[in-house]
Amino acid sequence: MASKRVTSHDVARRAGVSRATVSLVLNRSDAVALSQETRERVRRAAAELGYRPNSAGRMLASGSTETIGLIISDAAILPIDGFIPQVLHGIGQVNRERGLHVLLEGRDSSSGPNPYEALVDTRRIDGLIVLNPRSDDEPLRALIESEFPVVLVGSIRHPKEHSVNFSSRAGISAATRLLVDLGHRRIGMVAFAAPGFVAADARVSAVRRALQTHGLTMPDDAVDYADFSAESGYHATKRLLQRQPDLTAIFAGNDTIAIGVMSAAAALGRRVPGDLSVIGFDDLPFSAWLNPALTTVHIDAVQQGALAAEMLIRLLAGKPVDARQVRLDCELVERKSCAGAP
Amino acid sequence: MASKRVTSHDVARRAGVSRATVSLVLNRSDAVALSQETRERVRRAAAELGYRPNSAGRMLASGSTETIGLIISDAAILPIDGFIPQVLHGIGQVNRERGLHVLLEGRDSSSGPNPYEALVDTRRIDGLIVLNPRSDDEPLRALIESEFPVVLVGSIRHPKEHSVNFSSRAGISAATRLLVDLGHRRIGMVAFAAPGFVAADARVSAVRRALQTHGLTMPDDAVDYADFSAESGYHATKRLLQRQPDLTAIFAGNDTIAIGVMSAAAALGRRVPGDLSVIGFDDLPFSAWLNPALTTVHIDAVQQGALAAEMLIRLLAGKPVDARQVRLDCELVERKSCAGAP
DNA sequence: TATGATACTTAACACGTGTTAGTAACGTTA
DNA sequence: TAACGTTACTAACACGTGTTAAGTATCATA
Repeated sequence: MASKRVTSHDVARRAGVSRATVSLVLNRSDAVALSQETRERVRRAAAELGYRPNSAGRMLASGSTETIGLIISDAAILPIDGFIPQVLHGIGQVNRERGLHVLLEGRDSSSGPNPYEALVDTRRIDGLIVLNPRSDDEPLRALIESEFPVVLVGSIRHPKEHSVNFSSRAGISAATRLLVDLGHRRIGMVAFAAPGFVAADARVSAVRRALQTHGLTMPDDAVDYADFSAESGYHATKRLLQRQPDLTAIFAGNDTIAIGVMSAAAALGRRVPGDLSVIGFDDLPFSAWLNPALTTVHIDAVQQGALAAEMLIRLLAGKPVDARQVRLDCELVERKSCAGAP
Repeated sequence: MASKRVTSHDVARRAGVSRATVSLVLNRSDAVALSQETRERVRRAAAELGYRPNSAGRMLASGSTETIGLIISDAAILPIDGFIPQVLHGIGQVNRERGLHVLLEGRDSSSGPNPYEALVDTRRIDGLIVLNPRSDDEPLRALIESEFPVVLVGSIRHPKEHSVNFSSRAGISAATRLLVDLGHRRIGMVAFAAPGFVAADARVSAVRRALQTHGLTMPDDAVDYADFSAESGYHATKRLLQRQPDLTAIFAGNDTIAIGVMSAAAALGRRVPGDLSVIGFDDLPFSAWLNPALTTVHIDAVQQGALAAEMLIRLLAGKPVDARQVRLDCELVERKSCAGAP
């Protein structure tokens, strides 16, 4: 029974109508030119046979795949950082509601220079979401300019891009004020990725600007660079604290990095928050349960994913979007990893 | 230029051959009945036009989608636990090498009872990987019995299932010996999921058996159940320690739960590892950098995903697999969260 | 009864590919 | 020369669907 696939032809024969009628009944509920009785007969036949339209046939005929692509610009981050899985969850939720499918494509050194071709040019997908895009990604720029529906989670600062991003200002200025109020003056930072990675750079310069508001500076020597993992955060922090031993507070590029920062502090005999205050970024689900509970800037990554998916769906439907670039707010969540400067 | 799609017909015309020849040149390098010169001409024409075969057309004609499905049995876990992203990474790596695509499908309360239909019956995928399958999943059993290529990451104890799983015995018995050697006699556990969840149950009974080897028991009262998140681990641990205040060591169902366990210990004024020893499970990338560094049973989740993907690919190719059920070993990683019993 | 108008249904085409049976040209052998 | 294999290619079909122009009853109206 599973061996013989059921086609619309079988349904048509069983219901005593033509194949066209079957297609009309099943897809176009608005076509009035069909009697209720025929409708019912076709529906019953389809149900009895367990008919499921072949998707390849549909794609070919209709031109729509009912599938969106999802490209993770650096696949290696996926297992290391807690952020992407949340975005992914948000995207998945929306697509499930809408009955869309998600084609997941990771990208790494083994991928060619243009991972979009394989999805777009072969018409496997109707639209695309790109996570953590890099601004030097030329094929991506070309894709955006070609008007193919693309939504970025992140940004490459292209005027025509559609994107969902965070304006970190509110959260970071609140975090900075907290530290200043607690008496901190020498504040450092461990970025979550190397210079050139837009999102990471943006956080560093946002912190710089916020500090300037209070008449403070963060010299280049007070910044070190990690590489997504807690381990890299650990090593970066050790370097940083050796170079700048009198720092009393550290911004971690994100919560995963913050784990490494706190670990390095412990290894160097500094207590958090007594000797060193630490502020994270992201507010991952477990961050409230770390030791000490992490003070961090909360980002609703699930919502970010959901909004990106909804924006893409609007694009696919040809509906206008309110704004090409959406920016979400974030806010400080005070917990236990910050205290008065020593 | 992007508006007019290039078909094999265009390539054929440009190369001065028939469409069939184009298809033969591009897909069947073994077909000797083609002159080198024609081959070259077709290839050049295809390159010049930027020809990419339409995937729907290929699927329909060839019956192969070059896509595998990936079902996450409980989508809500994705953003919470660090395990699935790792498996996902392993699967992605293998598929990227092989040029296969991955269709990601989350499952939650809004999904119907049979999420497989939408992928399998519509022929969207050639094979399927199911993460964290539940043994009461009847449609899944039916799918396995239908001989459709399915590989489980986990197990539902079906004799015909193909699966990649862990034999936790080695790691857990080593962990148990460690605790016993340290003088612990009253040992509890916080499972990572409610009873009925196979993988979680398996770990509980594995720990029970290991303890029995040493003449120890773990009564039902010494086990509590969390629900994947660190937060749930925190609450479960509080319940557990209130019920059994004289426990000196706790097995956490996984590392995420361990974060909650340690947090609850701190909240109850117990120091880890001084007053309470904690052992995790998974060895997530950040676990070595927690405070204290987590002693845990290491599982290579990336490899698990990669093996599952490779097994599925063998099934798709019709090649025999060495064993329907593969079991990977795991080993204890000693760090700082265990110490002598108080 | 002829004439439209209406309600319903279908034949026929389109989507773009992979594959098989078959043809034409060409040389080779009996 | 006729029979025969070999090489290089192609016509024609198959895959399963969505859609539109055209078709056939049915029925009311003049």
